[in-house]
Amino acid sequence: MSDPAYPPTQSPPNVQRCTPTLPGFTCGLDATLRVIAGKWKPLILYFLAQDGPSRYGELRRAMRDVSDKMLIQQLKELEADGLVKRTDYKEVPPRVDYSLTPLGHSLGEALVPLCTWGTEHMAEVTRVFAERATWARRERRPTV
Amino acid sequence: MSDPAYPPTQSPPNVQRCTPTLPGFTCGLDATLRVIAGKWKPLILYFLAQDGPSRYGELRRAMRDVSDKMLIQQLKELEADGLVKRTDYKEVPPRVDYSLTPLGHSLGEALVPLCTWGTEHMAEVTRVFAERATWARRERRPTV
DNA sequence: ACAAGTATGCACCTTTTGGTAAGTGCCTAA
DNA sequence: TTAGGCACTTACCAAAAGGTGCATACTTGT
Repeated sequence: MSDPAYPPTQSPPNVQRCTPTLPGFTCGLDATLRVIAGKWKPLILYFLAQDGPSRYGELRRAMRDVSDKMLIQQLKELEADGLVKRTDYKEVPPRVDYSLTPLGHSLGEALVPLCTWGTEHMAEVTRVFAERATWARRERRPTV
Repeated sequence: MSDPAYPPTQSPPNVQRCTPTLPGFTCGLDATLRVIAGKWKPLILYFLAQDGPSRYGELRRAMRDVSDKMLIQQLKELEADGLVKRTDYKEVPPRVDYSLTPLGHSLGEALVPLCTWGTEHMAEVTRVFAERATWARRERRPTV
């Protein structure tokens, strides 16, 4: 064990910076990520946090490019997870609105910095995506 | 247009709360999400932001359950996107470490609230996942 | 001689995700 | 009568994401 040629990379002391020893989560961030996993969940939470209670159709139109199937599905999961509350007014043309539970609201708040970051670094993000698109075009050739 | 039986759901004024009219992004959050899309990217950014420069193997061990393929792939994408800097020391047993660019570091900072949220609401999150697992077990029957 | 560690690359395959398109039941405006 | 809005639901299918395992080239400890 003396004179290790490979710098030992001692991870044991160096690792597990955030909250260790949890059910199956690496850390708090890991836990959060599993809750908001899903293409539209963060957006839903954020919109509901900003706009207050919202009807299904409102959300639908607010989020460009979401399909009914996806929006419903994600809303249902968020509801099952206790982040979103669904209110069905049982009216005859259906009327339903969605709002955040306290838990969901706190998560929505935690998303604010991400939104801010995206807004502030929009230029870089846009450039990055332009480059990704270029690469993709080149790599699509051989497969087809 | 008078006396609308359907509450008009006026979205035009009610919608687009965060930064509107962008290349193709609904808002800043949308932009951010596309950059960090990928099972491990937020974790990578967060770890690098907390631990400082880190070697590949360190990251690998820090993130439970990540495969080589995935970790490399995500690191490469983060590098291509200008969030992570790869340093290859060209040594004979390979030595490489990864650190954040200023851009990446700012994103790592924005992830802190999410980590905090996860830590603070670990109990709820754990319960939620226990329930999801139960559902899954029940629904797996008919398909097979 | 051999296993193991270093940081990857690649091929193959399964699982997950997400999109499309259609339909439901009830209503109202044209 | 027809069209369209509301809030969904379902079935089917394509694409993307991600896991497994093998290979590399070199070194070191046993």
